[in-house]
Amino acid sequence: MTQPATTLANRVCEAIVQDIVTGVIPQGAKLNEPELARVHGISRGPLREAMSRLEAMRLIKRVPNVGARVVDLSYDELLEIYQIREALEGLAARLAAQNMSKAEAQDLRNLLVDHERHIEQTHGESYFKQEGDVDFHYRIVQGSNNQRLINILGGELYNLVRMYRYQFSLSSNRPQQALKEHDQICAAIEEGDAELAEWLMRRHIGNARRNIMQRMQADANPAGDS
Amino acid sequence: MTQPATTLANRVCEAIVQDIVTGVIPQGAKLNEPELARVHGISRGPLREAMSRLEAMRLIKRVPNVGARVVDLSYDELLEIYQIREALEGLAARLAAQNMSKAEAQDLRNLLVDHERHIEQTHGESYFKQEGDVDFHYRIVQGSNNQRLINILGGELYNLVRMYRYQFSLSSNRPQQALKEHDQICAAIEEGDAELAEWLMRRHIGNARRNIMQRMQADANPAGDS
DNA sequence: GAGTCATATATTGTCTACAATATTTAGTAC
DNA sequence: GTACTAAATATTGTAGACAATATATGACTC
Repeated sequence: MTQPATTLANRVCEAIVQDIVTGVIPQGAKLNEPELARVHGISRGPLREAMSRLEAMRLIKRVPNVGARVVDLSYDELLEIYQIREALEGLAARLAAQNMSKAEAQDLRNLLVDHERHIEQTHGESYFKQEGDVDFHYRIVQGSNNQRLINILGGELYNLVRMYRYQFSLSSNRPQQALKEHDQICAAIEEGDAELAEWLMRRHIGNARRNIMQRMQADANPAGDS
Repeated sequence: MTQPATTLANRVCEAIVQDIVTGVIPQGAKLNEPELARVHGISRGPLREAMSRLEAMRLIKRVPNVGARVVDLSYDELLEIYQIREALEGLAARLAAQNMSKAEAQDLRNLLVDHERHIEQTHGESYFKQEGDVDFHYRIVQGSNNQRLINILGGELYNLVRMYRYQFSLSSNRPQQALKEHDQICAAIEEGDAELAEWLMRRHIGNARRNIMQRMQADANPAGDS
């Protein structure tokens, strides 16, 4: 139980990340330094350092002498994120197919079996609403063995994806289809077919992107029955 | 001449970035906070904030309660960077082909004409040793119109690429070939052929990667004439 | 002489106070 | 009543001092 082993800035940073992702601090909200510091029981120094990290994660935007605001999630930004995910996770899948150990591949497979069971039990309601999907993608990224790739995807993009999911209820409405695509990707990795893994992953994220974009546009223009 | 409009941390951050990239502060060097602050004539507060940004750019690594060191450039890390560049700049080229205005495309073409002239005049010695190559790639990234992509590539990856070039003298040894590839990419963008632009860019960076890796391995194992 | 422990030093982490800038509010002119 | 100006307020940026941790030094044991 050597709990600290870290710095105040670190701890508070994680706490604020969670608050932003889950919407406790809403989009566009201004971050007041003295107040935030008081809430978390620290001084402004470490708090500002935590905010620097939030800025690096692109969860807040800072303007000199004016202050910091939580980013506004928009249709365009989500599109940007998915474009990047398509490219980077395609790479991750390729590298994972080349580099993953037998044990890691087996873990990935086990995860999918769990997913399947959950989807059956809950009729597709549960897992993809939560973190199951992110888990699958995160493991592949880990398996890429490319530390910089891991940092980019894990450090900033996935937090934003989680944020969209929480706040826009963007869970998958096609869990069976997504699971099937996951299964294909996993198979390609198991066989060490790097090119196929990349291609499947790109298509998978492309599908998710199109699906989400379609739903967001539908939300923006509520079904007219003209 | 309203020069400030920014913060001390910003300015000092840029200065330190330059020092790290150009090797004034060498790889693996420890960054002593009081000393650095004194050198730049600021206090430790803003300095630490600048260091947070350096950390976000992955130019330094921090360990709590121990300190910060400049990253060590390695063969493996360079490979990681080029893998990511291949994926992301492929995306950038695709988007640029879709989004670049006529004027932007013309600017890109002019840049290439300049490059060509420089290569002819200097017999391929000059431009690629400096920033000409980065310029070309940077403009395409800008033309992608994807702000997050611009941030990732411009904010951290390009600084590291510059750092490798400065410190490992990794200028291109195939300027004519590289220029030809640039020309092809530019043509694809001009014609709005997104798929081709992506494919060409990926091949271009893949070529550069293989070329550089080969030379680095040759350096590591100096030509044996067994 | 090598290794280990304790002390001393240096460095990072944190807090409080102050200065500079931006925002808000009140007042005045039209 | 609206638009502009100026004071008042609040917030961010910066500096310096203190606390906690890690590193270096030196004495002591085996």
